[in-house]
Amino acid sequence: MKKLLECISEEVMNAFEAAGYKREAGRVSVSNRPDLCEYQCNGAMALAKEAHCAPIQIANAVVEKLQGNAVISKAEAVMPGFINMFISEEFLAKYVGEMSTADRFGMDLKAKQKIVIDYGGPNVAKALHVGHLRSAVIGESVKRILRFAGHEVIGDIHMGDWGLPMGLIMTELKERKPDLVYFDDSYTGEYPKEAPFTVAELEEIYPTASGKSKEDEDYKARAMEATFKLQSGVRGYRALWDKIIDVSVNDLKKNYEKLNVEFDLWNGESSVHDIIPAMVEDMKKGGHAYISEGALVVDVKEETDTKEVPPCMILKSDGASLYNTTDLATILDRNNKYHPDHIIYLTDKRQELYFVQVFRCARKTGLVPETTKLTHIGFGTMNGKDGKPFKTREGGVMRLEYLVRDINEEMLKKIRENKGIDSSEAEKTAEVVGLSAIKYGDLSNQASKDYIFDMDRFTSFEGNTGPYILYTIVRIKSILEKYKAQGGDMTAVKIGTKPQNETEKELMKALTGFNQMMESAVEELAPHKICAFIYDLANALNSFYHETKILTEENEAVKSQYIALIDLTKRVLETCIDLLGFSAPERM
RNA sequence: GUUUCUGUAGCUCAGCAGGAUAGAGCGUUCGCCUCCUAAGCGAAAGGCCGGCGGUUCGAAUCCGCCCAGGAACGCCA
Repeated sequence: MKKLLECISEEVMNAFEAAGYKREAGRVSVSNRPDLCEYQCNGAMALAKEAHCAPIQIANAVVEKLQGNAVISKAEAVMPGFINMFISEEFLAKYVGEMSTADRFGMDLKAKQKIVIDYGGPNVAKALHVGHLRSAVIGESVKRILRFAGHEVIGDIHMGDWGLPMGLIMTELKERKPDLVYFDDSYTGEYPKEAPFTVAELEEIYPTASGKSKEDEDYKARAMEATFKLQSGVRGYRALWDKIIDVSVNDLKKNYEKLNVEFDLWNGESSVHDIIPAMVEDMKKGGHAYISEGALVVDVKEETDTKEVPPCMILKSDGASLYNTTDLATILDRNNKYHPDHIIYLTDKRQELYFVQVFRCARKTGLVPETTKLTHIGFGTMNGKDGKPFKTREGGVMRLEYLVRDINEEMLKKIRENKGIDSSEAEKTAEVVGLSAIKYGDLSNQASKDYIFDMDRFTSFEGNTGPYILYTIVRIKSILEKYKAQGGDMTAVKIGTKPQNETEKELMKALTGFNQMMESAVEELAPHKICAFIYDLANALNSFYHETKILTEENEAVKSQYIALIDLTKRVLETCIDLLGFSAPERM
C-alpha cells in the first residue's frame, strides 16, 4: 500500500510536471506549521534559481494545476514560495479504511533477508546487572521490528562462557570441594546429574576467585592450568563446565523471561573454539596475519582513515586466543551455517573501534562475502539521576533482578492506591506495566545516547511514558468491551466516510503515519521512532476520546466508524508495543 | 595528545536528506469529572538551539574554528 505522503507527493509531482517543471521538486512533507496547513511542499523555492524565476510564480503555477484534485482538497501558494495544502477528507477516510483491513496496516515488505543478531551476551556465572539491560531490550525490539518487516531473524545471546573466568571458577571449586569426582583424573564413571553448586554460590565464587588470582601468582597459574585442561577437553573439566553452563543458563533464562526477551541461540565463545585453529591457519596462509610485538595481528588500516586504527589482534603473544578471535570465528561459523545477509551486534558504544577492526578483518580475510552487511549498534550507558553510570545506593553495580523488582514494587503501590483491583490481578498488572515503564523509558531514547534512568519518571502514568501508552490502550479496550456487551458487532464496523470533527480527522492523520514511521524504524534500526509515533497517536486518541461521545452516539453509521477507528488505533498501538517488547493488561 | 560522540525551556528528551512563529513531557500557574477509566483533556508562562565565523534567498539542521563534558585509542571483554 502506498504511503499517504507518497499519494500526496505524486499529485504534487504531477502538478509540477504539468506546469513544466521537474517532478522531483514535488516532494511533500507533513506541515511544520499546522496553523497554516496540513501538508507542505517547498520544492518551488529550491527550483527558483535554475528556473530563473521567482519561487512564488512556480508555486502559483503548480497550485493552479492542483485545483479540483481528488487527494488535495485545498492548495495555496504563500510567499516566498511555499505550497500549503489540505488533504481531502474523503480521501483520508478511504485511506484509513484500507489501512484497517490491510496486512500490517498496509506496510509493504522489502526483499526478505536473513539476519543474525548478536546480543554481545553476558558472562556465565555472573549475575545480570543493569549493563545487560540495554542490549537485551534494544536487541529484542530490533529483532521484532525486523521480523515484522518480513525478515528472517536469528537472535544469539552469545555468552562469555570460555577462557580464564571458567578456569578461575573451577580452581576455586577445587579449593573448596577437592573431593568432587570431576577433579579425579582416574574416574571413568558417569558424573552426577546434580550440579555441585547453586547459582548463588556460582555468583559468589567468580569474584572471589578473580580477586585471589590477582594477589596470588600460584593461584592464577592453577586457574590457567584449569582453563587449559578445559580447553583441551579433559573429561572431568568438561563435565564440570557443562554443569556451570546448565546452572547459569537456567538462571539467565528465568531473568530474561521476566524481561520478555528470547533468544533463538544460546551460543557462546565456546561454540567456536574448535574452528579457531583452522581459521588462524588460513589467515596466516592468506598472508594477512603476521607477528607484531609478539602477537599475531592483521592490519586493518585504510587510506581514508582520519585516525589511527590499530591492527586487529588474532592471538596474544602467549599464543592464547582472545575476544577478537572468538568473534571472528563466530562470523565464520555464522556464515557457514546461515549465510546471513546481515549480522547486527549490540554492545556498549565504547566498543565501536573494536568492531571497526573486527569487521575490516573479517572482510579482508574473506570470512564473509562482500555482500554481507555487518552492523554494530553501539548504545550509550544508563546513568543515574546524577548523570553518572547507574549504581546502587551503596555504590555497587545494581543487579538487574533488583531493578526489575524495585520497579514492580513501585508500580504495585500505584496500582493499589488507585482502584479496588484484587491483589492477584494487581500484582500481575504491576509486572506488565512495570515492564513497559522500563522498556519504554529505555527505548524512547536514541540507542546511541546515554540516558538517565529515573524511576519516578518512568513509572509515572503521566506524560511520555510506557504506562501512559498502556492506559490509552486499556481505555479503548474498555469501550470496545462495552460496545460488544451492548450487542455491537465488531465485524460489521468500518471506516470510509469523512470525519465528523477535527479530533477525528487528527486521529486519522496520526494513523496514516504508521507506514512512513515503520519504514524509517526498520531502515535505521530505531525503536525510538516507534515510541515517538505511538505517543503522538495516543495523544490523538485521547483528544478524540475527550471530544467525542462514542457509545452514546445516536447515528449508527457514525458510531460504527468511531468504533472501527478506535479499534484500528488499538491494533496499531498493540502492534507497536509488541515491537517494543511489551504488552498491555486488560485493566489498570 | 589524536580521534570520536554529546551540548536545544529549570529538569528529561524530540526535531537534523536546510524552509515560514524551534516541539513534547515533567515541574510551575489556571480551567474542565451528574457522562465510555480525570492514570485524562484544554490553556498560560518558560529558549541568543554551547560560542564565533562561513555556505545559502533561508541554518538548530551543512562546513570550519573555539569552549565544555563523556568515550575510545595493541596483548581486558
